[in-house]
Amino acid sequence: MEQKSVKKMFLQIVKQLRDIIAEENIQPGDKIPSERVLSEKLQVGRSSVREALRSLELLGLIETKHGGGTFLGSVQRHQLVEIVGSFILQEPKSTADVHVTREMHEKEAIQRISADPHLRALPIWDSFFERLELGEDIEREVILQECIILSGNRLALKIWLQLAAYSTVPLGGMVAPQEKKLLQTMLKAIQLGYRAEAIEAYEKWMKLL
Amino acid sequence: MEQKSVKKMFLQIVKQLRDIIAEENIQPGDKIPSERVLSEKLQVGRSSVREALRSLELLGLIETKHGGGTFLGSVQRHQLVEIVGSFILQEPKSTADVHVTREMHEKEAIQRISADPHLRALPIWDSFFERLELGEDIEREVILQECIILSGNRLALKIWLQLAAYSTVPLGGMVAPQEKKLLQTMLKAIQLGYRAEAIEAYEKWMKLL
DNA sequence: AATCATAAACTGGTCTGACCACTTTGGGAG
DNA sequence: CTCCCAAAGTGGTCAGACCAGTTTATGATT
Repeated sequence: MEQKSVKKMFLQIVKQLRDIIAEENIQPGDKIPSERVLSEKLQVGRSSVREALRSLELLGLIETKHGGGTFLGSVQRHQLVEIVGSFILQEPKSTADVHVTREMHEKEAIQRISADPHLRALPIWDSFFERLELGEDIEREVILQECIILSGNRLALKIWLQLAAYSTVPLGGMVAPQEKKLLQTMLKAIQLGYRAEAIEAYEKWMKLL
Repeated sequence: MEQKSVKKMFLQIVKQLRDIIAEENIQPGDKIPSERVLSEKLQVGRSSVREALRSLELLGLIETKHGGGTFLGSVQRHQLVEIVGSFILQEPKSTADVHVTREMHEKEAIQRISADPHLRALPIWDSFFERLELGEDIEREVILQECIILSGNRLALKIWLQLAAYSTVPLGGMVAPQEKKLLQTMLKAIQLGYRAEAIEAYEKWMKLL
């Protein structure tokens, strides 16, 4: 093995794997080469490949199906992060940081949307509004995620997804009746471009959780 | 092996490892049982133990020293952001996103500092002000980083450091003469707690870069 | 020809045993 | 008591072997 000298083999593999994904234009959800193929291609033992893959799996960057193959993770929920969280979030301070940082992203997104005539006019806001009116179940996370997505910053989306996964706030839960009014206020404010009002409603909403 | 295929073995090991750490009261920096010992104690193969350990290492939750042992990492410096970042930031298109997201963190920090009487009153602001007055060289990055640090969000700091590293804006450069006035305005506004004014000056400053 | 059941091939999951390289430790020489 | 070195301990990597699922190819039946 000539990978020896410098540093951590499995990190090298992670890096090379990233290159392969780029070269072969593998999209989220697609199958990536099998462990044995990777082992052959990268000229390392299969166990080393597996160590790298397991790391990525813990991060939710890939998914494995026994007997089926390994797939590039679709950018969606990884409950595995909870494990990590239980390690990291020992200190209450970290929890607070996650919380604050997540809200920062959300506020920024709301402001951006409110300031953009095109985004404000999207039918999705009416859709949310009506579904709340009808008493339909809506996950908090869905609304917030939509805001982040529409704000158009893909990097922020990725970061936010991570933060949301770590969040102790019940983002995954359904919108409760007492939140409805605030949320509707927020949605209307967004539609009308009232930035300050939208943020105010958002902040009140978050206080409820 | 009685570890059913119900759930990922390596996750079970991560969990059990956490228990061991708790039971034996292993503190950050302490050595954890060797791979062979864990393999024996948990009744699983050494390779499985390694897969679990590598996952935790990628996250920076543990550190390994070849020939020396494996140690519980200090809880604050997990690398989640870095790793995810390295996967995300390979797309060149996202440079604009990096820019926007970085500025979001900076604005948030400035607002927080301006709103906090203790932070506002810190002598560092006067120090920066005077050094500008005297025409001393100051790196833009130093000032911004100080803001992020003082805002007290360690997670945000981790994220920001990554963003700054990937930023195309010449953050590493020295403050130019024409930036001086704006920066001084910003510093004064921070000291006086004029949030809006501080942000305004910041935004004008960024436009220059 | 189309359908479906079955076998073969493939893929991930795990264990064992073997080396290597490096670090720590313990004991003996001085 | 100190210093040095061999032995033990530990992580790093690999090869091979099975097992357990999934997918694909095959071939017989209808």
